[in-house]
Amino acid sequence: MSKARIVVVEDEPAIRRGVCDALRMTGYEVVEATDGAIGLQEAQCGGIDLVLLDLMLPKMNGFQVLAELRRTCPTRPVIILTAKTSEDDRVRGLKMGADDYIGKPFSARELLARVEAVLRRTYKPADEVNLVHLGRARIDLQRREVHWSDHERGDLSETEAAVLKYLVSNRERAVSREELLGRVWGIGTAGLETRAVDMHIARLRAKLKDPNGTELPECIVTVRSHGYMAGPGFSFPKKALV
Amino acid sequence: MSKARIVVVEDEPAIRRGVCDALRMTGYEVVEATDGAIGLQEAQCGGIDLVLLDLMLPKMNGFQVLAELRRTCPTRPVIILTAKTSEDDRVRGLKMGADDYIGKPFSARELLARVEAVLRRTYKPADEVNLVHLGRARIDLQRREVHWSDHERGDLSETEAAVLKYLVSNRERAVSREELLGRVWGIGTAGLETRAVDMHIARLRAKLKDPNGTELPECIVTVRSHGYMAGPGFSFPKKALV
DNA sequence: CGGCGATGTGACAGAATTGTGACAAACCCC
DNA sequence: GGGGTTTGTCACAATTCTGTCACATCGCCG
Repeated sequence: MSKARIVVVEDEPAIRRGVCDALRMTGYEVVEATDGAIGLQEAQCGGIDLVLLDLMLPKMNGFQVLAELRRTCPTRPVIILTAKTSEDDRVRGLKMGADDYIGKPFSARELLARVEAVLRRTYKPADEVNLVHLGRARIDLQRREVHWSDHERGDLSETEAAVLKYLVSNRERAVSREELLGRVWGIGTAGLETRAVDMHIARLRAKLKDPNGTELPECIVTVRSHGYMAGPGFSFPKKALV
Repeated sequence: MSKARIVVVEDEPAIRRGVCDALRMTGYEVVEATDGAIGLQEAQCGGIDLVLLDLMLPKMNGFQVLAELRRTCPTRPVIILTAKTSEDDRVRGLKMGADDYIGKPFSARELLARVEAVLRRTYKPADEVNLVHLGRARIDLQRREVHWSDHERGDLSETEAAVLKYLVSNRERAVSREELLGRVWGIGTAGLETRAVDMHIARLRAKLKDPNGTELPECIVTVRSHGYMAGPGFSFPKKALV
């Protein structure tokens, strides 16, 4: 869950393939987009950590994409990646809010180094949590088990555990449904309509209800018109060194 | 926290002069250093927001400076600025933790654009108006919560939070209803008549009233026949260390 | 094949949010 | 104080969002 998620917007198949392969081999999760309009949609999704943007694209050019992205996601990191190497273009891209500007041809090494440099500033991996307490419940997210006592225990499904883990790893921060869909389901979701997230939250809440009826501290809080948040009810046992 | 403070480490007088002048003219505060050892000292000082670093320097070369700086100030922003333009050097510099790498010769415009891009990420992030204090209230605009004490808390709706955020971001400046409608609602309003803004202000004022009855410092002031203004009652907490 | 658990969907009721019209209160300038 | 404006607030209706139910689907396993 600690891998950064990168959108690559590039219409030239050979280059896109090369860039994406290099990124994947390095351990990033990559989403590919082949024109400006799709690229913009993907780049706006929740849970995206970096956008690599070509300038000459079908449908919308890179500057248009960047402008629109800046309007909706003002701080999303962007690296422009292009054959347009005139100084005017470079300055224009940077002024519009790009974080770096790499001219083609570029080497994979330099690309990766620059990607890493930008992510170093902007990407904060949530520390991965595997054990959580909630009231008297002991939750093992690795084994997907909830222990209430020696006798009472329950199981979480794979997706339920993944959702809970993501929420808890980002505790005290409101997480949007889109971000969850991106990070847990692994799908870029531009305007997709689904109740899947709500459904899993409901199932989680049911499974996290104390079987002896005691009221629990608030656990999964709804943030209306946005998403959900792991509440302050969760606590963390001393973290074992891994 | 107004002007960013930049250290320029460069032994060649003509270039140093040019770079420093350009930066000063743009409004930055500049500290000049003529060799690696001095540069390192200056760069380690408190209150430095960015270091521009040449690689070929007397006393200590740029890589040595960078390595030592990373040891003592791991996150201080650095842009390498050099005639060594081999890819090996670029990758090496970036891997060592530089934020950007500009090869000579470079133009003042591009230099400034890149300086700005790096500072945008590292220097007083502009969108950090997410935590506000008002009397004993702690307002989290991202989570849309108002905390009065451990037990007393309230929620803000999406629009309420957006309105408050806009007002607070423009504290001490009167904001017209039209401006709010434009920025928060996203609608252009030629002579549109609506009480929506007033209504939300009223609801905000209600939610920002101390539950134990204490009078609060004035928070949202009415500016007659114009709009509203976030008063001096709001304050911004020290940003937590990351 | 048939059962089983997990998962996603459509539907719908209930809840929260939001904008409006109406009207009283406050304000401003003479 | 009076007349014209502007603002605060109430009740309510319209709209949007969430919680949840029943059900179809899918993969898995015997």
